[in-house]
Amino acid sequence: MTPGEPIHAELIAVVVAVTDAQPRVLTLLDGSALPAGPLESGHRSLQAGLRHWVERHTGHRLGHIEQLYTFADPDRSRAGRSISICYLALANETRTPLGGRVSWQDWYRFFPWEDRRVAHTIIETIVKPGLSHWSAGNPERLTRAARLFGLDGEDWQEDRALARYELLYEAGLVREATRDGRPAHGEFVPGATLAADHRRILATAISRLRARIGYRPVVFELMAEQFTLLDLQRCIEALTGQTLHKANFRRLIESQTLLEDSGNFSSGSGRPAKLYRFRAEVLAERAEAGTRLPLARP
Amino acid sequence: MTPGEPIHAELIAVVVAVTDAQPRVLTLLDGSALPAGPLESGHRSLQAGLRHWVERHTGHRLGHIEQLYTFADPDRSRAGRSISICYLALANETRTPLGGRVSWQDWYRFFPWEDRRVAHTIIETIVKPGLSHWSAGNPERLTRAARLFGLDGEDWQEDRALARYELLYEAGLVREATRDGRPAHGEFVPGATLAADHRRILATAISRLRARIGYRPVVFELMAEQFTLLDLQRCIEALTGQTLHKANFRRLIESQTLLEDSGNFSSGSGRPAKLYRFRAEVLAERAEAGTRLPLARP
DNA sequence: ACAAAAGTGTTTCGACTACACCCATGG
DNA sequence: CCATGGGTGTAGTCGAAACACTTTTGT
Repeated sequence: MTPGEPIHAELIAVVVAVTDAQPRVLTLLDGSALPAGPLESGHRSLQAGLRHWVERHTGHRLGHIEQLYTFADPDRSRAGRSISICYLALANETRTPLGGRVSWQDWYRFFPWEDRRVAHTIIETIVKPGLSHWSAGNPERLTRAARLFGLDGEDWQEDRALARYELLYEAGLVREATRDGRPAHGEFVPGATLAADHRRILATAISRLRARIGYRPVVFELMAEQFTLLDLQRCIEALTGQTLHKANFRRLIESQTLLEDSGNFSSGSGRPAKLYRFRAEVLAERAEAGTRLPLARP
Repeated sequence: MTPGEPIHAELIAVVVAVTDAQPRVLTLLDGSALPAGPLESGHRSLQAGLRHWVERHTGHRLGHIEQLYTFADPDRSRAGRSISICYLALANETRTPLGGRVSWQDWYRFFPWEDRRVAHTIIETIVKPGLSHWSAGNPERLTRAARLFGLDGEDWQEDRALARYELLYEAGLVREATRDGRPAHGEFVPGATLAADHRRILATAISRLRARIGYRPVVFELMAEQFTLLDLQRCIEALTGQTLHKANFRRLIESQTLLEDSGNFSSGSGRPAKLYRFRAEVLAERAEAGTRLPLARP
C-alpha cells in the first residue's frame, strides 16, 4: 500500500480554557509550541488516546474534544512524510493545577488583532498599510483584505480568524512567512510566534471554536459548575473577541432552555446575581439549537 | 517518535455530483466501497495529491475539496495502525465521462431515510419500532431518537445525517453493527452497505455538505455553467433531501449577489426561464454570506 | 384550452435591536 | 451618596414564511 518511505505520525493538542475573561491555550512551559505527542497504540480511538495523554501530562481532565485537521505536507517533515493529527479540547483551567511541563498562555498573545474588546490600533497602523502595499494595483487582493479585516465598512466576522492569519502569512506580514522564504511587505504585525505551523493550527482552533459557539452550546465545558449570566457573557466575549449587548444577551439565553436556576446568588460588588447551571439534558445531548449572539453596537 | 509498529496511511475520497436532481457519489465499479489510494509523496499537499489521484483514475476534474475526517482506530487495521484521511470533493458529473474502474451511485441508495422529498414509510414502519425496542425503558435514548428522527413533533434537521446513522449503528439496526458484533434490535433498516466504515464516512460527508450549504455557496461546484433558478433549487433539494418553497427561494437567491443574468433563456416544457451563472467574484472568493433555505410546508 | 413552469405582490409574524429606565448591594 | 452590576419594558425594524395571483411558453 504505502511506498517504502517512513511515516511519522503525531498528535497535536490545542487545549483551551477561559479564566478571568481571558481565553488561554496550553503550551510547553516556555510558550513556544503546542503540546504534541506520538500516536500511541492500545487506545480504542484517537480521541481516547489524546484524552489520556493530555490528562497524564497535565493533570487536567478534559471536556469536549474534537478533531481539527490533519496536516501531512512533506515540507513539514525532516525525512519521509510526517502526519500531524490536530485536536481541539476544552478544559476548565481552575479545576486542577498544572504539572511542570506545560503552561497557559493568553491566546491573544499570538493574535492581538483578534481581540476587539479593547481598542487598539494594530489594524489601522500596521495591518492596513502592510496589506495595501502587498495588494498594490491588485483589486482582488484589496477586496479580500478589506473583507477579512473589516476595512471599508465591511463588517468583522469573528470566525474568520484562520483566513486572516493565512492572509497575513501570504502577504509576508508574520514572521513565519519570511522564515519559510516569503518576501515581506512591511513591518511585521505584532504577536508571538509558535514553532513550525503551530500558530496556524491555533488559528484553526480559534475559527472552529468561534463558529461552534454560534450554533451549539460548547461554552459550558469552559465554565465553572455555577455562574452568573455575566460570567457566561464574559466567557463568550473572551472567545469571540467581541462585546455583547447585555440586556439582549440575557433575554436570548433565558429564552432558550439551556440553563436552570441553582437557587444560589453571587456576592461581590454590585447587586447579587442569580447563579445558574447548565441543564443536565444539555450536558448529555450537545445537539441543541445553539446560542445566537446579540452584538453590542461598536 | 513513533513506536516500532508499522503505520499504514491511505486517502479516501467522497466525490459528489448532482445529476437529474439526484446526488451521486463515486464508488468502485460494483458500488461496494469508496475509492481509496495510498498516500503518495511528491505532492505539495494532501489536497493536491488527492486531486491528482482522483483525476487520474476517473478522468474527472474536481472542484472544491475539503478534508472530512481522519480515522486511526486500531481495529480498522489488519496489523499495526492504519490511518485513513478522508476528503470530500465536489464534481460536475456530466462534464466528462468516467474511466472504467469507478461508477456513480445515488447516495440515497445507502441512506433511503435521508430523502424526505419523497414520501416513504421507512421511518414509521422500521426505524421507529426498532429504536423503540432499543430504548425500552430508557428515556434518554428515547428523546435522543425522537430528536434525531423528528419523531414526536420534533423537527427534522437535515444536517444531522451522521448522528442518525450512528444512532442506528448503536441500536444495531444497520448491518455493519452486527458485522462488528453488536446485538440487533429488530429488522435492519433498508439501505445498501459499503465496505469497512465507508458508509459512516459517506454519512459524515452528507452532514458536512448539508451544513455547508446553509452558510456558504458551495453548490456552484455542482452546477453546469448556466442554469435556471429551478435547476439550482432542485440541486439544493437533492442534497438536503428537503423540498423548498419556490417563490421565496427565488427571492432569497436574487436578494443575495450570488448570481448574474447570462442573457440566455431555457427551453423545454413551460415558460422559458432566465439562465443565470455564478458571479465571477463568488467563484474566486467562496467566503460570502451564504444561502438560507426557505423550506416548503410539509 | 390546458399543463407546466416562470415570476410578482402583499400580508403576517416573529426575531433582533436599541434605548430607556428601575432595582439591590457594597463602600 | 454613588459606583457597579442585575434586571425589565417597549417601540422600531427587518427578514422569513405563507398565500394568492398573473404571465408565458409547448402540446
